[in-house]
Amino acid sequence: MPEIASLARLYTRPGFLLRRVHQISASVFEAECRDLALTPAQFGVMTVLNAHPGLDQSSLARSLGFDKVTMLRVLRVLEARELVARAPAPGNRRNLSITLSGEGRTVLLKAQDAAERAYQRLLSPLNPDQQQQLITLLQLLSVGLEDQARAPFVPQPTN
Amino acid sequence: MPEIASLARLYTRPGFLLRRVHQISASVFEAECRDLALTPAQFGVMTVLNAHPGLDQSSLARSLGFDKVTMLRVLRVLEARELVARAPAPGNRRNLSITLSGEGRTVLLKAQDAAERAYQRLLSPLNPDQQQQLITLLQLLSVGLEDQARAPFVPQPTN
DNA sequence: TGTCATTGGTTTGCATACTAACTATTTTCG
DNA sequence: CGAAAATAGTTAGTATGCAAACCAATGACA
Repeated sequence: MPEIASLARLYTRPGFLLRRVHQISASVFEAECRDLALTPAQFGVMTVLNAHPGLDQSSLARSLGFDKVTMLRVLRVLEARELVARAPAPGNRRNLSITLSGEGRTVLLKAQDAAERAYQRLLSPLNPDQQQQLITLLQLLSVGLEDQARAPFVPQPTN
Repeated sequence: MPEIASLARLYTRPGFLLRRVHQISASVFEAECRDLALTPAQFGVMTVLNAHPGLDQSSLARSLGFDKVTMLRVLRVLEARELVARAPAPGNRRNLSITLSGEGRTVLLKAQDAAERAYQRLLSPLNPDQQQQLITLLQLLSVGLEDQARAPFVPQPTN
């Protein structure tokens, strides 16, 4: 009779732990951002747009490792809230040029403090060495497994 | 003029990295499971059910840190595929008793190998020390931040 | 014992993360 | 140049992860 592994195996699998910690991370971020009502995805999009105004949807998606359908939907929500604008790109009839609105910049500015607090709270169970270790390990994984991802991640220049 | 942090900050935030690595983790798992067409969530549910047949939906949700609506939906998909059965619990008219079907057990058995391969592939960019570090750090976070989570995680006994 | 709070399951609705398929545009290259 | 391949954006559909609200059943306890 072949065996089925115990629950202990499941609970220590990296995939299981990653799901759980990511889930908590989103929860902490949204709690810190509750006044602004921003999700981590929306914050990411606005941060990239601040650094690279006028980027098109597909480049924006790649700059965050989102797929293009998700990107479209995040943008439509932000557009409905008038935090970003989508306009035809000059000189290319198939691209849309996305920009932060004035209010978008204001909201992003406030969201930064919230993101910083979320970041501190998320790492609070770890000592400074461990915090650095975690970042390093996650970076090793995201870089090393880039070709296994379904949505490509192509970082934009960080100035 | 207040400053807005550069993109580099975003790219090194743990929340950003966790999202990306979790995304890749799910991708790797589903790729290894493509014949069985199982998601990580479905695999988790079936693994708990194998260890604790007859569990009710809410306990099942807590045993994985899912919220109850997500649990309901995962179960309905598994039920439609006849991998699990939902029946009124004896002696309690408000609980449903969930069990793995024979086919469910067969599929779970095969899925274990796939999960093991996914696990290996996911950690392949790390050396053995780093692999252990990652697991340890993620466990510290999930335990230390348990009270920040929206969906409670109450592990079932692991036999 | 009877009331009240809690819990289990459900529906609806929103946000992320995908696949597949489609149109329109742009690029590539023979 | 012109046909074929690649790309940008979209729609529709599936799955996870939530909140809010609801009903029925159960538990607590005054």
